[in-house]
Amino acid sequence: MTTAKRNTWQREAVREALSERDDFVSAQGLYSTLRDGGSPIGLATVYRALASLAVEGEADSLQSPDGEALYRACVTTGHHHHLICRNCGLTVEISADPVEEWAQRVASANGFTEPQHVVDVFGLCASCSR
Amino acid sequence: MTTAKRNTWQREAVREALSERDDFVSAQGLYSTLRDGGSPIGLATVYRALASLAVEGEADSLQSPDGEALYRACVTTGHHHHLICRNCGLTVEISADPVEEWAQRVASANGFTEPQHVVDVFGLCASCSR
DNA sequence: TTGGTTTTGACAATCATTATCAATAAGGCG
DNA sequence: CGCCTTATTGATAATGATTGTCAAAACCAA
Repeated sequence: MTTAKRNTWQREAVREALSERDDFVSAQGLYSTLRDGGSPIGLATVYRALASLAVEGEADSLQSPDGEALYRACVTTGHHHHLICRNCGLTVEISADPVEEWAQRVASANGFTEPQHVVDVFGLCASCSR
Repeated sequence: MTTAKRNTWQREAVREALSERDDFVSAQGLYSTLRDGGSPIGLATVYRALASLAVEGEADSLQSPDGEALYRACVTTGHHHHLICRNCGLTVEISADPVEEWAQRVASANGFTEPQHVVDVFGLCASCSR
């Protein structure tokens, strides 16, 4: 009773459409892109594929300020966070090993399990700072 | 011709209800609290008051992992973060000095200025874990 | 090919949030 | 103190993203 995962062109289409973009995209946006490209994929399927990719670590997800879920193909394997320019939207992936440890430690110190953390740094990038 | 803003008991009620909790609350949650406390305030008003407080810098806001907007009164004295149970809402204040330093360092290392950070840990508290 | 399961997709259902808009009340002024 | 202008309220409709439903289609091992 291992989780039988199947390969479908839909999942592959989502994975590919995601890697073709190097910025964050919403599920709705990816859906539109795919549809415009002639794919007859369904909206619910895009949501499911993205959620699944995020769980598997192939995609990153974060919440935009207005509450929309945004996804991006994960360049680096492993867990990491983001440094986002609040003016131009430039996004840099950053590793946060000290923060990972800290989150784990502080969670279990308080009896919490299954910690997830929201760690993102917003600022002005070099060019927008001028 | 500064923005003609009026003082209403509704706005004050929201501000007060917010400061009485020093954890994060959703607009819906605050609305329920106020209603349970006997206030006949309207839902839309709570949303508007919270948004306005956030703009004025009297409240901070963040997005929970499931896309809900959470608010807390902006405490000018001391900067701290939260460990939040995503099942029962229990909130524990945590200090995050190592994270503060890390955020500063990683931002400037990438040429970013004026860093702000969103650092919150969600998990299941001891009693909800089982 | 076939059978058992997983996955899909059209659409309904949810849920938080925002827009609408008539009714209300705040604040300045005489 | 009353009046007038206008910001604000609040019941409700509308919006928009996301998730649930479930029959039909696709996948894959045998």
